[in-house]
Amino acid sequence: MQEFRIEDAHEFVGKEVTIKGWLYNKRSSGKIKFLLVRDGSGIMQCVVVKNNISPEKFELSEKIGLETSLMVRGKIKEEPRAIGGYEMEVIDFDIYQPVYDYPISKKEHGIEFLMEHRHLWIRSRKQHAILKIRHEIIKACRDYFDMNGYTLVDTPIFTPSACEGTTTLFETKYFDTSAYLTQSGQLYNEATAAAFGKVYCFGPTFRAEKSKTRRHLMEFWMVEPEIAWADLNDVMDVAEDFIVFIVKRVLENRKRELEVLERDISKLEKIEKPFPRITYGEAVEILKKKGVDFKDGDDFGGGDETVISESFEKPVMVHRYPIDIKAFYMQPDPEDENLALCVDVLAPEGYGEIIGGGQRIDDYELLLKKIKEHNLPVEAFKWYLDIRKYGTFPHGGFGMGIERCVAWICGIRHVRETIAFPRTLYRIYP
RNA sequence: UCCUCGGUAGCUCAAUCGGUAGAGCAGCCGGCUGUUAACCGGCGGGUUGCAGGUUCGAGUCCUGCCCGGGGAGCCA
Repeated sequence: MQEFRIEDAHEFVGKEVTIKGWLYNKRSSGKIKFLLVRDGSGIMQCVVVKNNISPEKFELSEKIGLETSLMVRGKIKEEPRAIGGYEMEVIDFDIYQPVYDYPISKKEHGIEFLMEHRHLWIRSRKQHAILKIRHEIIKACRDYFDMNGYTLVDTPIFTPSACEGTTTLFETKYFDTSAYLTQSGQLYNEATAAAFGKVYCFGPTFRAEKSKTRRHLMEFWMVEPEIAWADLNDVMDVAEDFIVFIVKRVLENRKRELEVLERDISKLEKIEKPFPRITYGEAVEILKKKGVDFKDGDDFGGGDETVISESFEKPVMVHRYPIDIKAFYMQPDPEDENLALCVDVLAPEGYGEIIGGGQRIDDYELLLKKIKEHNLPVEAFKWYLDIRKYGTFPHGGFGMGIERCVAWICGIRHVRETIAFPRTLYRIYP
């Protein structure tokens, strides 16, 4: 069966086809009606003229409401006045299910109402565009690592202990004991990197922090490469190359969606190598120069990140944070033991941290000491210490939060629109 | 967890000092052969989040609770 999809309309000019889809919008002008039908791939203006169709069907076309599911048969022609540049002269149509009371109207809605109807909201044009771009970004992530010698090794969702002791975990029953939902695949990636050299994992991660900002979700997706024999500079090189690749891909393949979102494409076109690389100390200088009240040695807050990133047109890599504010596995800088060999990548336009990573401790004794200093249970990290016991190796990697990356590339304010069904602090429906 | 703002028609909002709850859109009826969130005319539509309290009288003031938005901390 040859399927017709609206996005392929240009191949069907002059031909008779059938669209299976949903009524997206309709306009009427007496004896001529414009049905805007969407099929998931695009929107087609279907023109129903009174004299060209049975009187019953003409009357029916007046009555059906938005999101009625239907099959429309007609001939495709070029038409500059229609969105997409093509329209269909309708010969006949059949209703699969008539709808008269679709809750989302063409006019404005509040965010609470839209989130309550998220399962329907994703049908609308902007949400559709965002999720198409999300797909493109995810595909680009996979392609980048697949093409560069990385092996995808999935890490577990159920974990026996915290990867990073500080943050809150979602606890769940695991038969007679309890388990936690993963916060990161990194520690497991370090084990698989010793088996495969270059690896990545890609999956959902869960944080039970009661965060309630436009940059936070309880459940979010993260892609995490881990590279054997890499130092901090190697990690930064990969992160930079990776981001450039993703942005280029979206610009190549999703221009139409970016237009729907009214994204300023010129800002994305500037994303090229090299990215600025500054130390934590230099970032603090920027804050102080701009009059931000900042205590040296603290971690950056969301507002601080915005101020720093707004000083650059490209993503900025901030490296060598004070080791005290970072996770236990961070390799100290040999030139200053108080600094960690880590990097955060801050997206431009105030989108904040999209990547966090660095070089991991590869010395057994030092790692053991750090685990104890952070009051973590040594027993639970026995397997992790084994990686340093049996053929240890310098290594590093990073994690990129998909939702923040999508929000930045799409130019939308809040991460909740970058995933089909966001899990936010006070909403787990639908 | 803390700070802050809000909850009124299906939706988005208004309602002066505490004094008869109102508009746009959607819906319904009618008109229009090129509309672009189409347009024009007409019509219906309310447990003011919940429970108490103050008052002659509460959408409005007070107390508690519920739900949500924005932010902080923490983080991707």
